[in-house]
Amino acid sequence: MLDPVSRVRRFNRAVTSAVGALDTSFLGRGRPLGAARVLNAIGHGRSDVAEIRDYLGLDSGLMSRLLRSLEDEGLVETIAHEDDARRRVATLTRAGRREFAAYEALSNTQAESFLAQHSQREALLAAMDLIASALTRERVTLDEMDPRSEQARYCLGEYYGELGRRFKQGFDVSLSRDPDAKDMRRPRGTFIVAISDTLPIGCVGLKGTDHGYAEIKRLWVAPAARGLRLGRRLMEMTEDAARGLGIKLLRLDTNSALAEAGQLYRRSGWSEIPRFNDDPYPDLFFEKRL
Amino acid sequence: MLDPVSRVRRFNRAVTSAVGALDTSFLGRGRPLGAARVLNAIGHGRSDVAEIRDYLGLDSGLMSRLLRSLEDEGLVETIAHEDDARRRVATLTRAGRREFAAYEALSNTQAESFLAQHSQREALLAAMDLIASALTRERVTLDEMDPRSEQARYCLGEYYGELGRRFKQGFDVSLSRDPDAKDMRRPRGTFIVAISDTLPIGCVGLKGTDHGYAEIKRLWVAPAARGLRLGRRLMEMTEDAARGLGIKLLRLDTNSALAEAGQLYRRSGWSEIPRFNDDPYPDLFFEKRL
DNA sequence: CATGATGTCTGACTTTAGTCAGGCATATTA
DNA sequence: TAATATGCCTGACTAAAGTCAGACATCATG
Repeated sequence: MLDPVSRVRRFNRAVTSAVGALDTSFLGRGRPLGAARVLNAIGHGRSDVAEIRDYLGLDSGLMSRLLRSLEDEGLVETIAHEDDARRRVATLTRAGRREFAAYEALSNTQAESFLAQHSQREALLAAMDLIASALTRERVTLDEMDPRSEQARYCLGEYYGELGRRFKQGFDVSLSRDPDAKDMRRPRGTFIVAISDTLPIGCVGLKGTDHGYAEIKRLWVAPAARGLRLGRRLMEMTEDAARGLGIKLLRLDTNSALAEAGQLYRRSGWSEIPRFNDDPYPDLFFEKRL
Repeated sequence: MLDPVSRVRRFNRAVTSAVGALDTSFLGRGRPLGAARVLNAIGHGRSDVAEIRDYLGLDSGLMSRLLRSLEDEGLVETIAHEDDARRRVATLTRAGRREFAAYEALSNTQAESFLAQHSQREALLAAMDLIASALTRERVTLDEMDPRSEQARYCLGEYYGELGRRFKQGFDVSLSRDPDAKDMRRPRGTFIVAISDTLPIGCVGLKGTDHGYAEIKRLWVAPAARGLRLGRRLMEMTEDAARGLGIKLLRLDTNSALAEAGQLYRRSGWSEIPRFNDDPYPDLFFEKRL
């Protein structure tokens, strides 16, 4: 009753019946679940037939028939792939987009009414983020992005917010060195965002300098995604990118209040060096030769 | 991407595929999911056919056929109900128990491997408890129990632990008045435990005294279950029980560090009174006339 | 350009899930 | 005790999901 395994299983049971309810709500639109799922997959931007089949785990025969039924309803059109005419690409027609919007509205209403029923909103959302990240951690993708992109800016906002909470003296971006986006774009550097099923859950910047080294900046992992070794993955990918850019020496600064970060650096081949800038926040400095 | 509704929906997607994986793992035992579910329902102690049907949401014809197929496999036996020969009671045969144990092992392994993959075990479990409680809150049952039962003792242990954390001076049961179990049994009093799908998530004691009143003691709601108005439900049920026992006056003591509790009492018709005992921990005293 | 590989489609299935109308035995009630 | 209700069962269906073999067009390669 009280051991960890029972708690996980209780969660599974609770969630199974909730998921079942969501599925049946999708049946209200007068088409079987299989067809609804295909329609929604297309609506969410999966257009390659093989990709959809793979995502939904369908047999190719079944997939083909479901697509046909959606075509007969006038919701979907399929055309041959540009580069390879054997592959097919599915898109929604105008009617298909309307129908997809109706499913979206259903899902949104369901999610809203779930939230409306519970007073512990923030705690609940944080718990959901944590579990969703844990469940999808194999499917976390690390993508290079522009540091000015929406996802990158979201990560940076969360990062600054967290520094503000963890530093005794608070944190003011303007006091720290300017997070110059230009230096975190190829070919001078790069910016990497970890995405778990559309939600950004971590980031790191590689910032080129003119001093013979590049800096690692703004390593952040969402609280919900800690414990998944995401920091390590982000660092490894950044180092690989740096090598690819011909960078030979990396440096970074951090603060001893961020204990996890310091540990991560020490464990992955970084060595402490004397202060190399006059930024007011950091009190720990590292470097790594590639 | 970042609004609450999207976060809920991301959670739904993550969990849907996890649940699907559990379902398919159940197919490995060579029988359809429907039959496996019935077998497991019986294994978990649901014996009345109507109860199982209701729990699994099955049509009576389908239910009957699934039972037949399990009988044909030699896993289940059904007999007429003692009190009403129209109703049927299903039990597992020896082979059925073996098969049920195999399903249990599958579920346990799945849960264990999920836990083993994640370093944030406690946070993850707490998040799962929270969500499971939120999802099943309509199905929380309040049961009168012996205060010495396993479930009651678990609640009390959690309750004392929490007092220890929230009181500046800590909390030592032995210093407080003895939680005499005898006085929390009928006809002198009672003890109520809130159970959400096998997990105890709250409790309250009604303790008879010889001073013309009864006391409410040990009101506790698990952190994972807060915000569901469970405290109120527990108090209401206790007051009903007290009325049933002919009790006219209720008293309770609490500590101002437990702000939620004080609020709950004030909002539900209790009035503050002067100290009526010399227990070292409480500093707030209430009474309510029934 | 022949050969084999790949991606999709169709036809011909099977299995699973679910529905509905009665039937039968047993209980309840007027 | 006759009428009615209840609980479970069977037969006869339908719908949905899933499987498999082979057809066909297209692509990659020696």
